[in-house]
Formats: sequence, structure tokens, C-alpha cells
Amino acid sequence: MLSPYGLDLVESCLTCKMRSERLFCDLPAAALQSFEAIKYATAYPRGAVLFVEGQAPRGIFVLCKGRVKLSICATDGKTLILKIAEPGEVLGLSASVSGKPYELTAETVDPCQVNFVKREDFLRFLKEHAEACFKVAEQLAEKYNNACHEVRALGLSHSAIEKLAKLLLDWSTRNGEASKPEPRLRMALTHEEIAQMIGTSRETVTRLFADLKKRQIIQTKGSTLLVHNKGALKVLAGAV
Amino acid sequence: MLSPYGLDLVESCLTCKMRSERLFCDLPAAALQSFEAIKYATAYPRGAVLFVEGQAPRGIFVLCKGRVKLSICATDGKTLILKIAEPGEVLGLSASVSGKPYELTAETVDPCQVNFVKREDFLRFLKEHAEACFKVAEQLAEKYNNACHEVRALGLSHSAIEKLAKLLLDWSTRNGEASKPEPRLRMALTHEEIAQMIGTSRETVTRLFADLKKRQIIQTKGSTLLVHNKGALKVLAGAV
DNA sequence: TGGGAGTCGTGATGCTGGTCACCGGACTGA
DNA sequence: TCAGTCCGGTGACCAGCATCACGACTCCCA
Repeated sequence: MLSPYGLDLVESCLTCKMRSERLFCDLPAAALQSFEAIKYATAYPRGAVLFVEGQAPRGIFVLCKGRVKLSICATDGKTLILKIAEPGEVLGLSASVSGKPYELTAETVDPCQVNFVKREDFLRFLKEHAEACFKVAEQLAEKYNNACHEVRALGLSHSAIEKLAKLLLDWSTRNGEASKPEPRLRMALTHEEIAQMIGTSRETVTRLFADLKKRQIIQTKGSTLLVHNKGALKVLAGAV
Repeated sequence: MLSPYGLDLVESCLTCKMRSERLFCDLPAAALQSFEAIKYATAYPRGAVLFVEGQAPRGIFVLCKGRVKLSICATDGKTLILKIAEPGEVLGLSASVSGKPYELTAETVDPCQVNFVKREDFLRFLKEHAEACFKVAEQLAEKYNNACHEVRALGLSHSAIEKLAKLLLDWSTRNGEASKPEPRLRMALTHEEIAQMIGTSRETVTRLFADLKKRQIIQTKGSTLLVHNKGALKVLAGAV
């Protein structure tokens, strides 16, 4: 089945390949069935906004395919990108559980497939399935963990280069390239977006990349980035 | 009953006055009884460390009396205070749920009374009492919310004065003084600690306070602080 | 085919705030 | 009573980075 945006849709959570990995794909059959009954499978084009910071929570969004940019935004328009969510992640979870407004904005980066569940349905589902409830707690604990790392990176860095180095190292670990001495990664973001991830300006990012290249720590070929000297990067990152 | 540190202990969660407010004080009798059976009531002097960032999770700490400083620490010794926890709060929750290391350090500011529950006992308790599990999810959602606000304050501020203004406004709302035009609050922290809360240096905090006084926005008498011009403070905070 | 729009690269300039250095006052314990 | 410690206050200096202002390049669509 092809969606309007050229995705081939995952038909059902019962047959989803991610089952073993993540929340709601790894539940007893009974719970999975009732989840199946309350979810709405939907597709979004790139650039679609799932929810906006400050909105009352409508429900949760289980990301099945594609990536979603999570950001917060200041009144002056300056934005900070917290992370790029990958398939398997559940978005809007904490707001839906607590009933408070969404604390960030979710916008698709690729065409995405999403399972949406209305808040009331979801809360009822949680009351009826204790296992799911525990899974939710686990997932929230992990989100909290990530947020703490974000705070550490933002709050305890002395300079922009330190934050950039941390980001690059973080990316290389996510890609499973961490073990390699010279990790290679695809730069899916613009300098502007990288700047928004580390809380600095676009020009600074450009200058920092130029500097790293000059010092032969990294090298770029088109949109792929090769880390030549991971050690130097770690030193710049404050040897965390 | 008097503890070694001059606290009069709260005897039991069954009779605790906070019951209606918070997690574990607001559960069905059956759950409360089994919680009662696995908790260890303990007392700490001021300056005691409940757990340290990076340690494997031993269990949760329910704060009954006193305040606890939660901080993260960089390798160079620079620390960032995330919040001062108040009675009713559950510390070490996310680490205990996820099994990952504690992501921050908890140190008592006052003499404290704490109910400690070992991780295995706690997880078993959660499996057996679905209501508690949902409460945990709620609590974690709230923690996540707070962390997001922290990220916003740290990441989207242009200047130190902006962060300080946000902090002062935040304090005045917590004290229930928010409605008053000229909120009054007790400064329980040193300039050094305030600096650690907003990620700046001690000298800068001193200078900023001097500046606010000169501009007649605040006024200090001993350790109490009076906000004269809340509007000006809001403007400085970026009118959030 | 030409002109937007989006992105990257770079110089000049000025301000914010970190850092160092030092002083004075309050408190404490010997 | 005095030394030691902690806290607050202040000046001088300068690195880092935001900001403004361009120019070049690519891609896409009218």
C-alpha cells in the first residue's frame, strides 16, 4: 500500500519489524490488539507539524517511519532543536500523561508514517494494561535522561566548539560508527540547523567547521563527513 | 520521635499530612501498606549525599522533610544546579526505572527525612500495583517537563541577566507570592550557588544584583529580597 | 534562461561575560 | 583575641561570539 507521500505503509503493529525494539511494539498480544483498535495510522509529508509547543495535548504520536525534528522556540523567534526523533520513538507522551501543554514542537523532516492515539483512548488503554503503563514509565525515564544530557551539554560547555565536538561525537555513536577509528556520517542538516542544535549562530558553525578542516580533524565530501582525528574531537569536547 | 539531626520524624505514609499532594502519599490503602513494608525511613544531616551522578541506581528516595540540591557536574569541576527539591518529591526515580546510572547528584541542603526503597523492591511493587505505576509515569512526565523548561532557560537566553530575571520570577511564583505586585522572597542561596543555577560566574551574579538594585528593580534586606518592579523583571526575562 | 530562494563562506566591529587579583566584613573555633 | 574561612564587592583585561553586511554558488521553477 502506498500513501499519498510515497511511503509504503507499515500495515499493523502486530506485524511491525520493530516489535522487539520499542514501546508498543513489544507487548502481550491482548494489549497489542487493543492498541491496534485505538490507533489511527496516518502519513505526513515533509515539513508537516505534528504539534506545537503550548498546545493542549491531543494525544500521542508513535513514529513508525521517517524522522521528526523536536524543537523549542523563544518569543523572539530563536529556536533550539532538541533532537531528531527516529522511528520507534513516541512523541507527545509526557504531555499526554501529565495533561500539561506540549513542551516542544514536532515537525517532520522526511515523509513520515505515524500512529496517532487520542489522549482519552490512550489513558484508558494505560489503565487497562499495566504492562503498557510500565513501558511508558520506562520510555519517560529515558526521555528524562536525554533531557539531562542536553542540559549538561548546553549548561556546562565553555565554548561553541566544545558543543559542536560533543554533537559530532554523539552522531558518530548513534550511527554505530563509534567503534571505528574514523567514523563516517551523513550530514543531514544545514549549518543553520546545527547552529540551532548547539545554541549558536550559523556563521559560527561555518567558521568552526572551517577550523576543524584546517586542523585536519574532519573532512567533508559532499554531504558525508569523515572524522579523521576522533581523539582531538574528544579533547575539544572536554574529554567526556 | 527525634532523629539524630533534630528532625521530628514523620512516622508513616499512612498518616502523612502530604497524602493528598504527592506520589505514594495518595494511593489505595492496599498499595500504601505494601509501600510501607518496603520503605526504609532514614534521616540525613545537611550536606549528606544521597547519590552521585554516574552511580548504578540503588533505589528511590522519597523526600519527606528538608530540601535537596540536585546538580550535574563537569569533569573540570564546574557544576550546574538543576533545582532544589522540596518535600514530596521522589529522587532517583528515572534511574531506578530505566536501570541507567543516576544522571545527577543529590545533596541535602537541610537536615532531611527520606524514605528509601531498594530498586528491586520498588520494581516489584510497581508490577503489583498498577495505580502506582501510573503515578510514576505522571511524576516522570512532570520531571521531563521541568527539564524542558531548564533547557529553554539555558539554551534560549541571550544574556546572564535574562537568566537571572527568569530565576527570580520563578522563585516568586513558587512562593505563592506571584499574585502580589511586590513579591518578597528569602534568599536561601549564596551568589556562588545562584551562579551555578544559571550557568554563569559568581562575580557576574554579584554585578547583576548590584545593577538591579541601582535600577531600583529589587531591594535586599538581610537575606530577604523584595521585587519592586516585577514588570521590569519580566522585560529582562524576555517577556515570557 | 534568468531570477528567486536557500545555503555557505568571510571580514569588520562591538559587547558580554569569564577570569584574575585583591579587599573588607562576618563568622567561627582555638 | 586572633587567625582562618567563607562570602560579597569591585576593577582591569581580553577572548569568544553575535551581529551586520556582503558575495558566491546551487537548485528549481516560471
